Amino acid sequence: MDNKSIAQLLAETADLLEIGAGDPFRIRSYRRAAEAVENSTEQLSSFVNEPSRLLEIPGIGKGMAANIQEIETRGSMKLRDELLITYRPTMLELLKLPGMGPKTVALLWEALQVSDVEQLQAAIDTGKLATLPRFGQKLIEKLQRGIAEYHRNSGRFLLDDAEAAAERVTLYLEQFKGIERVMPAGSLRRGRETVGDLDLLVTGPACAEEAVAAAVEYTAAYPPIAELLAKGQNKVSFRLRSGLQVDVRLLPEASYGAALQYFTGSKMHNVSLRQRALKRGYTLSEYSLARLDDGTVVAAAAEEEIYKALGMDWIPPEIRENQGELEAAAEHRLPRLIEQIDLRGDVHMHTQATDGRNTILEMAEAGIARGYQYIAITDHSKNLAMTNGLDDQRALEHMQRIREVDAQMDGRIRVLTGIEVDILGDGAIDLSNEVLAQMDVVIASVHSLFQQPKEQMTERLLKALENPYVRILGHLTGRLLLRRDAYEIDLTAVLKQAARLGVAVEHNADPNRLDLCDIDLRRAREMGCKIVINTDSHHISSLDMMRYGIRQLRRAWLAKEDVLNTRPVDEFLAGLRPRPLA
DNA sequence: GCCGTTTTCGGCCCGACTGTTTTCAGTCG
Repeated sequence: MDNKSIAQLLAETADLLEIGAGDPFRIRSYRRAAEAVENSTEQLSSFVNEPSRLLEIPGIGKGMAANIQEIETRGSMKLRDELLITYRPTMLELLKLPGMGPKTVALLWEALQVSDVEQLQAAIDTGKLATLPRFGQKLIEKLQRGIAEYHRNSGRFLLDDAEAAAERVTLYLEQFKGIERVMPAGSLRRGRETVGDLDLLVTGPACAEEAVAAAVEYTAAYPPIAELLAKGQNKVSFRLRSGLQVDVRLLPEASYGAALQYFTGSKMHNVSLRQRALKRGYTLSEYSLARLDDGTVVAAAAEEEIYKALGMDWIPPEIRENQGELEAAAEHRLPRLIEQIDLRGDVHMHTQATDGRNTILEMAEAGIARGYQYIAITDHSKNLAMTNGLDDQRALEHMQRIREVDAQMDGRIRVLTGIEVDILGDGAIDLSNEVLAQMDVVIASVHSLFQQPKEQMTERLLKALENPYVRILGHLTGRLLLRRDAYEIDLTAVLKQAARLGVAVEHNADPNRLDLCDIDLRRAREMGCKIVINTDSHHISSLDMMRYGIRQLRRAWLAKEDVLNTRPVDEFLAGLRPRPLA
């Protein structure tokens, strides 16, 4: 079992213990262990029979090592099984609703025998929920919004999970002689944050018509298959244990490009493209681009040929959403989308001083390993007490240590000083201007803002941006955009203010964001906002999440020149909002 | 349940804020 699955089972156990009002410290141990497992760079399954190596991981003791071994051998553990007899697995889903914590889940179960989202909806509809203590109109409205959101997202899988699954299937398929290319199509290729099911297109000599039967049999024998859904002449559909459906299509090389184009979508992009083909006297299908009059195939083996035959440049999959890309491709004015290699720095990360796992030095070395010319250390400020956030005094001391590490680096990488400050209830920043004035990178974040009355969110954001030392509005595309409707944030006003004041807006590289923000990022650029992309890493391994973020920027049509941290360090700093003169 | 010792058990990130309150429980980060 992979680390992520093990971590998930441990985290679930923690959730169940919490619903059962278990020892809070024991619960925390399970959460810590889950985090440690997920952050581990090594596959635990490879040395699960060497308890001493498991024990080396901080947060894993004797008991947890035994739990992990049990999970590895039989897919679950005793405590979890026992808890699942007492509580329903669907309660874990209930926990995902905003405003819903373990205490409330327990109360719903005791008072109303409500254990899943549908029953909760029923309890709201019949008015039973309102009879419970603490359930006023506002809380119920909040839950109602959460349920709607839940239904929108259920059934889809996160990009990184889908990508990992695709990589494993690909490795398996490529072992078959005569399979030469395996390419994910569909929303995964387009880089969407969530993926409904996985389309894998396979080609090579083994996929030729006369040979394909053996390759189909091999595909259907993929060991992790939980349920074989269909096995046809050149298509195999199955479901993995996670519930993810995978469709594998084995195609002759001659029509591979047409199939790739067709199955990549999006639907609207394809509809428009086919209309365009018709106007020019062609017909486009999943097999080929052919002339309408005599059926002669014009292009089929490669995507590039198809677009070219229609008078267009090849269109990157991330922007195939029928939002102007066809016109731009026909007029040869598609932007050259940003690539990971364009990035020179990551300017939002945490260390052991607050809630990060690594030291300043380790983060710097990790930055060098990823080819960066600069990073910024931006630990939390005091308002985020649970992270051991820095107050003025500690922030200054930390800044001094960052400078020392920077000097130590001897020019191999620049380590910028920084801080991630919180926006308080009145729009003020929780550290003094004297301290902020000394930092290279000041990111204002919205962590606490969501706990405040939604009527004042916009106003408070605007006020926070007025602080002359705030240089980046943090988590714009993380928390802010995704929750803007529920909190009635006037995004246009916020972006306008950021553009006017020269505050850069931050995109967080994170595969675990449901829903899309590409349109809003495009708007941010069009409104003249400077854009930075960061990982907000708390561990060196999460620096690699950048690749997801890059794909999200590509979906927003962003080119290298649209993103501030593609520039050399001096230009980057000069591109940030200028500090007021002392 | 983990850890670090004061080697056998006590400590383990906590503060802001909401919605319901009439003094606070629960959630969030």
